[in-house]
Amino acid sequence: MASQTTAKTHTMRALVELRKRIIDGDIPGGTRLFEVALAEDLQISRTPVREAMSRLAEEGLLERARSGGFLVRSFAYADVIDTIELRGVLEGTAARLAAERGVPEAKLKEIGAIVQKLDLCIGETPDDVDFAAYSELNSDFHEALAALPGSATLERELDRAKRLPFASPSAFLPDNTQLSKFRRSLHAAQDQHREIVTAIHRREGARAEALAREHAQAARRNLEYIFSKDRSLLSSVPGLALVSSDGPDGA
Amino acid sequence: MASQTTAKTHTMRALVELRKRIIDGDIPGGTRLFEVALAEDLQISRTPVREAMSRLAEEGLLERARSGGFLVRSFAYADVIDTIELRGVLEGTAARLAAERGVPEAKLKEIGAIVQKLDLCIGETPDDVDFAAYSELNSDFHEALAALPGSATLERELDRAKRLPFASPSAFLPDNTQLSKFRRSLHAAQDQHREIVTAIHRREGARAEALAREHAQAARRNLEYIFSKDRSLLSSVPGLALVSSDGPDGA
DNA sequence: ATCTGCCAAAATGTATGCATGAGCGCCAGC
DNA sequence: GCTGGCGCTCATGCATACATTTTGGCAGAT
Repeated sequence: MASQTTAKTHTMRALVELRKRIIDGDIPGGTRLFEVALAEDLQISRTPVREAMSRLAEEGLLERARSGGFLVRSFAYADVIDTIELRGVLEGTAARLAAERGVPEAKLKEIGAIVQKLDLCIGETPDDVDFAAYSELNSDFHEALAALPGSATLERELDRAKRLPFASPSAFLPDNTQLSKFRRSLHAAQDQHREIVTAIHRREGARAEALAREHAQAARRNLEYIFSKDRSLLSSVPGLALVSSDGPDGA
Repeated sequence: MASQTTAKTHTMRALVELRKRIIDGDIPGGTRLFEVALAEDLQISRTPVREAMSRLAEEGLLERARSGGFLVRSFAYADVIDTIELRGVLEGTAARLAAERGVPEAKLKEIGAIVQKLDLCIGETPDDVDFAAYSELNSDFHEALAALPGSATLERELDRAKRLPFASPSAFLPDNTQLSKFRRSLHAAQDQHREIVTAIHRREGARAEALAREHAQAARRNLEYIFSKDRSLLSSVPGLALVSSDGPDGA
């Protein structure tokens, strides 16, 4: 959960630095990364740069060009939607498997505790919303959910999806967003969180899956709503290169 | 579909060779790969070896060790089951999205043609089964299905799952298997293939998803049946290192 | 007997020089 | 003016020497 202490090796420094630049959107999607340029920039040799790029390709932030070299992966609006869809499906599967296979009571308590802490972040009044803390805990919830069935395969897939530059909901909100407007959504999300945990506890696999999926669909609808009101927001999402595609309403 | 013409660069040679060794099971899961040893073995320097290992990690065949270096990923029986489960879920999603979003008639014709060709591989009499051709076409079917909704995100995930060493059904069959015994299963699978295509054509998303999932579940049950009769088969699956886990009936 | 700490051997991390090949622009010919 | 080939340039592919870290064993103490 906590970030790793600043890595020692050049490779790690380069990895962290490059990842940051990509996620922050400093390097737009589609950009080709040149070993020499980056090496000079980071004051290291080409070797660790190459190594770092290779790892970023594993994470899915870069892709290998046909003729060698790496490109910053660019994501279209459709990719964002599809990724949310995919996460919903995968988390639904996690919920279903957890319900079907059963999980230790202790684990359910743990995840229940997270839900309770989430409640504290979205208090009674609109000004009472601690969005940063909510986001953090929300990640914890979804991570815990992914881990419930004890399937390394599933966890791996969900982990991958979570690393994409636009994975965090906050990536879509401009800095001046009136967060209080989302209070209603957050309360609704909390209701869903609770229902999912309850369904798993009752061993209702199909219901747990449907709920987890619906939870993701709600997030997708929220997103589509935001962009339907202001399409220009699309271009301001860090790390989201809308080079090759159109907005919400298709071609 | 066809294999790429033998790669020219040392990296590519190493990549292909290593991949082969892992998938064939020449290098058991959990084995640590040493750059120097492999470099000597392949008569090249450490650099391309490292590059090849990095790419294999992207493919999911290797994993990075904590202290650097790579390990051959080892898969337990549970991983196989979970992967089939995952593929079912993902293919179900592909089928659902295809039905929901609609696909060009031409694409459906294409996939229908594959199903027809599959019929030819499992003729009327038990001796009439061309298992190799069936496997190849079956892969084509599933690949085409994955591509139907036009979601690069989904295709990418399914592609990944397909590359695992045990992905091919034939990996589980010893060389002397009486293939004719599977004729009935193959016919049943064909019925499912047809139903899936029909459901997509009729735009019945939920049904298409359920069918595709059931198709995978059937494969899983077949597998469990095979191993329930002869647990020793587990250890003979190439690339499947059953080091850390137990058989079908759990811990 | 086991634990601890040190030391040596080996493996990975890094830098750098050279080789190779893809991409691009220039020039000549049509 | 357009097209096709030629060659230059620059980025990556590869090899190798050196630095650093990890690991496993051995010795001594508890």
